[in-house]
Amino acid sequence: MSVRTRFAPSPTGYLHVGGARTALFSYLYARKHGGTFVLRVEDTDEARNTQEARDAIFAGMRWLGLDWDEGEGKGGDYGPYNQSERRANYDRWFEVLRDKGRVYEDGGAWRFRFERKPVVMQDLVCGEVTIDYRDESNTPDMVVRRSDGSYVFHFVNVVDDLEMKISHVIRGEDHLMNTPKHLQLFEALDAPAPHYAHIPLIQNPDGSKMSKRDTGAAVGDYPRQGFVGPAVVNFLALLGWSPKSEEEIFTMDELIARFSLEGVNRAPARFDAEKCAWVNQQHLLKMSPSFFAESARPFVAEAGLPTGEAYSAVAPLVREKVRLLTEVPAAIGYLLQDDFAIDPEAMEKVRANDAAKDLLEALARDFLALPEWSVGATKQQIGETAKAAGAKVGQLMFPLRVAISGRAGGPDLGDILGVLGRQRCVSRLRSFTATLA
RNA sequence: GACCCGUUCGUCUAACGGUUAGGACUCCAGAUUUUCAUUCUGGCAAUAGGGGUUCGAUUCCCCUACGGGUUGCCA
Repeated sequence: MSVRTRFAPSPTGYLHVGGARTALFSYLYARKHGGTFVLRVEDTDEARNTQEARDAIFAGMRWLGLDWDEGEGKGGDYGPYNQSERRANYDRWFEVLRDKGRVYEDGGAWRFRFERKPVVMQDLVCGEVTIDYRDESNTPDMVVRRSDGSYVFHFVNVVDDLEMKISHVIRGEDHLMNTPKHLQLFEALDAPAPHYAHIPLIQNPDGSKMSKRDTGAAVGDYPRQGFVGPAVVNFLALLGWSPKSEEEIFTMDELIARFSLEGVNRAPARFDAEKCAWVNQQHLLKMSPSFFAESARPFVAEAGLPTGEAYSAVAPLVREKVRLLTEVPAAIGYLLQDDFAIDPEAMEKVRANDAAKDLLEALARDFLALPEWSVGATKQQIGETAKAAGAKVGQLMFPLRVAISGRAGGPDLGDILGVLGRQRCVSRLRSFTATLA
């Protein structure tokens, strides 16, 4: 019995983090067991479906690295994979229900007659759950075919899972109470039901339901906020699932190796943007310098900074300084162009240092006299210049940093001097000392 | 209202019925770093409440409270 899981979004809005996590768990489970991950589009609600939403869902999944094996753009043996194209399949199974007398007409619609009994389900996350269908007032026979001839979600969902030979349905907990309905349909259709696993929902930081418009809800917002796909996948996996160890940073392959439904929690988890940013930082730290530069390039370009050769050399210097890629332009601006602002607070500290002006002027002269310009040579010169003036190195370091970068923090000072080159360093020193009274 | 699921530091979580209840994010304090970041050390901080069962309960059972979900000819 091969494992086949599916993600079945309806294209009525962007990809939601809750949906993305459901897709992720389904994906991980399929990959873990050498199975197949199916993407089926539940586009039966013609009034609300949009092409933009379809595209956003596909784009979001690709960005997260959730590649599907069957469905949009991939084909497969159990298509079509859009519900809007499966009308004939539904008609066929509806006839089965009608032949068996399991449906009856009601006001032009057709209702499915539930068996009046306790329905027991063995949920892979929630355990055994029993819903009593003997109480008809709580569980009225459900409409499976509307008076306009279209079929409702419960019916098409079951028919599709049946025909597509889905072995494990991993979905949000909001579907838990739907499951007995689906089990009854499978039974009426004389088909074995898949295994079900209902995963808890994601909530806002305050515990309320996370829905559209809430911060962090749209997967499409993450790339432009400076997150990278593998980090968001990592963070989402940790929301409601635990590897039962103290490791936290994982690649997709590592998640696949460790994932199990037993590790999924029963309680809903709240979304924590701070931790998500931290996970992102950890992933940036694991990138190669060149891949980091590549990843940050669009943000730098958008900020109007040059992204040529100089950029490629400079970007790796700030890899350890940022949590989000959006922070990169501000972190390297002064390395790429001479026009940069000076942080008022840093300037204040320099002004408080009476020796700064003289030290910097001396350093500019000594820099010009250096036989060669290298990181080692500049560092050594800084020490010598300070010593000659009877000052400590620290008294010179900070003003120098502010003079050439305009800020209090940044990459190693020697590295900065190295990439800027002698001319730029000296001219920045001179224009800076000129502004000191 | 009814039905279902759930409840460990502020947040994400770990703990065969026996642990000083562990880790991570955040925050604070140190160390390192000329600075920031990184790294390291330390600190603050939790088993919702009440009953059982047990020699012993975060863990098993019941009640209450709280939270979430479902109660459509939406998906």
